[in-house]
Amino acid sequence: MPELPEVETVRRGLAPVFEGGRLARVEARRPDLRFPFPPRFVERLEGQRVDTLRRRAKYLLAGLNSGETLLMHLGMSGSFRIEDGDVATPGEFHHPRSGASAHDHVVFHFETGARVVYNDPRRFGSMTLIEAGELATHPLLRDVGVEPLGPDFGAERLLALLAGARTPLKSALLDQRRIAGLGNIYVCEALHRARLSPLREAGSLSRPRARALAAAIPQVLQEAIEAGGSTLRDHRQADGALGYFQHAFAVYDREGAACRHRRCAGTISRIVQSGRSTFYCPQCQL
DNA sequence: GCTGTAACCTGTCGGC
DNA sequence: TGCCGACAGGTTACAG
Repeated sequence: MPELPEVETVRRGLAPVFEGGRLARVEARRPDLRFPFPPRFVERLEGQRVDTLRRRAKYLLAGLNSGETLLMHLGMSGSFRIEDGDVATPGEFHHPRSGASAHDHVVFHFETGARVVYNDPRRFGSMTLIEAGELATHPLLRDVGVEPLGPDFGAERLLALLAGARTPLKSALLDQRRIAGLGNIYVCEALHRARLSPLREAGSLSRPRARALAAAIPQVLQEAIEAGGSTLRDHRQADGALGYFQHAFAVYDREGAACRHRRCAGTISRIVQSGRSTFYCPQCQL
């Protein structure tokens, strides 16, 4: 499911429950997700207070008062929902396509009575604990690239990140070691907005084209966050609400439809790059 | 090194 | 209606 806007939307929804909340009990209903849970996973969480809930790339990081950090990734189909005590909040939803609770793998019970349930049918998500002081060097985080919504991102940084890369621009932008948080949808959307072909060699960008792309990426992400992310199949906000950015897609999943750029008579095409669908307008994305 | 592919797992959808 | 293959928002191990 989730790219940066969806993860950020989830973070904002969970923060009021997590931040300042104390974990009274944690249920891990299976031994693993994508990876096995770390040793004594539940015991290390129970009794802890969550001080902060942050996002880095597509990861959620819950800072615990023990100094450890709970690292969570939603994979392709992961989602959280908040339940309030014995009575579901109005926003609670039964996942429409996940087969009810069969895929509720982790449940966080807070002292307030609130519960946060992690559901993940495909189990590509992951959770682990990182010890104090090891965040920067942890294998899952140490190679993660620049935050596209952060102050360090811009045209010059983008040019440096892509310099010499022979791979297609689409593939380079999906590489989390370069830019952190972009996924298939928002790479397609940002390339269309910047009028750049996904097939173009990544290292071939001129400075003006890099400026256009460096502007388009945060624009698209910010607009998606404001829309609550994109709901295709799985993504819900933590309160159960849908995201709405899918209605604003210019290219993603619009094969055969008319290009939305002014004065472009092109038709959106779908091709496959690195085994994944790319949507673009061959007429105006050069 | 860099790059592309296959694999992980489950559910959905379209075609026959 | 039922079966089968293709496909899905991500990441990583591996081969070339």
